[in-house]
Amino acid sequence: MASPAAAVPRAARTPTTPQKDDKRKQILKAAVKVFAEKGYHGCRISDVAEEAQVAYGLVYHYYGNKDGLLAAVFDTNWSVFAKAINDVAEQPGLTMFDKLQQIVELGFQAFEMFPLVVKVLVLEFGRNSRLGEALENPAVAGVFASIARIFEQGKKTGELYEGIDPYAISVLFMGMLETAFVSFVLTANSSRSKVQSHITVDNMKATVLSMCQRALLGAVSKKSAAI
Amino acid sequence: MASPAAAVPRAARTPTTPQKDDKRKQILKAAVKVFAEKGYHGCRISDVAEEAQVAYGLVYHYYGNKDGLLAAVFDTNWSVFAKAINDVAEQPGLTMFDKLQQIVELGFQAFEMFPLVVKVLVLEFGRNSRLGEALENPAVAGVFASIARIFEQGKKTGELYEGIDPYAISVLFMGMLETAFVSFVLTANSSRSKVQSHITVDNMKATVLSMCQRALLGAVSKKSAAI
DNA sequence: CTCCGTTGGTTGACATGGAAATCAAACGTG
DNA sequence: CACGTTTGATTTCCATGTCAACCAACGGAG
Repeated sequence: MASPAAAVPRAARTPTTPQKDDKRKQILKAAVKVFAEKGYHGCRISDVAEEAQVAYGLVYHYYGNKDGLLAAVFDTNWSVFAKAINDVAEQPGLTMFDKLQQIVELGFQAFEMFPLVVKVLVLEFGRNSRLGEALENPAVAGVFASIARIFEQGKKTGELYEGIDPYAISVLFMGMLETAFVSFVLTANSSRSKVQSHITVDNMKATVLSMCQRALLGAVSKKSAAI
Repeated sequence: MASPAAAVPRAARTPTTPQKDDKRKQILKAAVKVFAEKGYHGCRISDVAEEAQVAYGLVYHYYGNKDGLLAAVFDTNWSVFAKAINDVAEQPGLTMFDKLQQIVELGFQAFEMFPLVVKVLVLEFGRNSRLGEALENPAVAGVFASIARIFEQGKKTGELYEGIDPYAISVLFMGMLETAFVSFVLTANSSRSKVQSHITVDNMKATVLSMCQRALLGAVSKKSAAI
């Protein structure tokens, strides 16, 4: 418990070896990388084991089977976003637009810091028609609920245009974000690279925010809209 | 050559058997259904053959391999959308919003008429990181180019807000549409059913259009914006 | 007019390869 | 020594893709 770091055999640590001797986490991390690079269906468990520098069987020991591994990858990483988004949604004293802005910021930050994680979440999970059924997954549904609550707030305060459905718009909002990431993820791995002609990440972010501002905001002053 | 239809043995035709003796098309049609129901990776060629009421080997005879089948499904169906969208983009005398509206209409019509086709195109193709690489596919790129051209028109005529990038917004626009379909497709097969709480197809369509109108339109009159 | 060989579409049992999952043994730590 | 961790060769399974035979129409020869 209280053992100092020295308890771990130093000789075993090469610069390329992760410091953690927690192989469970190593596998999870390797899975993200391998799934991102070759796709869930395109990779073998042995690829993950190799990447994690771990025996084949250990993957099964910890995660049961391939689906279990993907599920673990998802749960572990998504829960972070879910919590962050939920926190934003609940935060008092902010307007609808403030919150949306923070969420967009959150998403793009995550994408720049952990592009592989975002790639796996978006590509391997967002569309895998079976396995969790996406929207049926409580963790996913929770995020949608949070977003929807933000738009409902906007509707109450008049910040959201009349005639826009809070639920429908929450789906579209998430879709915009998701597609933005997919467009980068599918064309290059570098987060600063270009899509199509000349779209940069910053450019995309600005456009998303502009959309939110122009598309949604009624003529209500920020003060009265804050909750 | 000039032989009448009577040449075909009538007895072989049962009411449940498709009239076409063109098994090639039968296979394509069956593939759409099977891919939509079980997913590309989740189904076997034998499933397709069975659905098409055709021998296993015939699928290979016509389409070479499983990937070839998916590619054929995509090409066949996507080309229809591609052409329609391109036509809208080129049509003279319409404002940017007119064109966007037509495209939205087009998409929702397609979804209501051929939900399975849309499901396959969106789910199995949109995210399959290998296989055509989506955005790299010329047929897909062509549609994006058409959409981008519409937004560029808007930029020229001032119909599109200043500071919104035509290319970035074209990605987001497509993403909104795609997500709208995905949200229906993942939750139910009936196009009239509800998602989340109470979102209907009509509701979603209205919201998308509203977004376009509010988010994009500058203060330019329609007349001057038409091209 | 009938018969048979040819051709193209069609069949489905089978061989193949490859990946998932198992499991019994080795390890090492307390 | 005992128990949790780790190993990786072995087993199991099954979907893909192959292939040799089948059939139905046609046309030319007898």
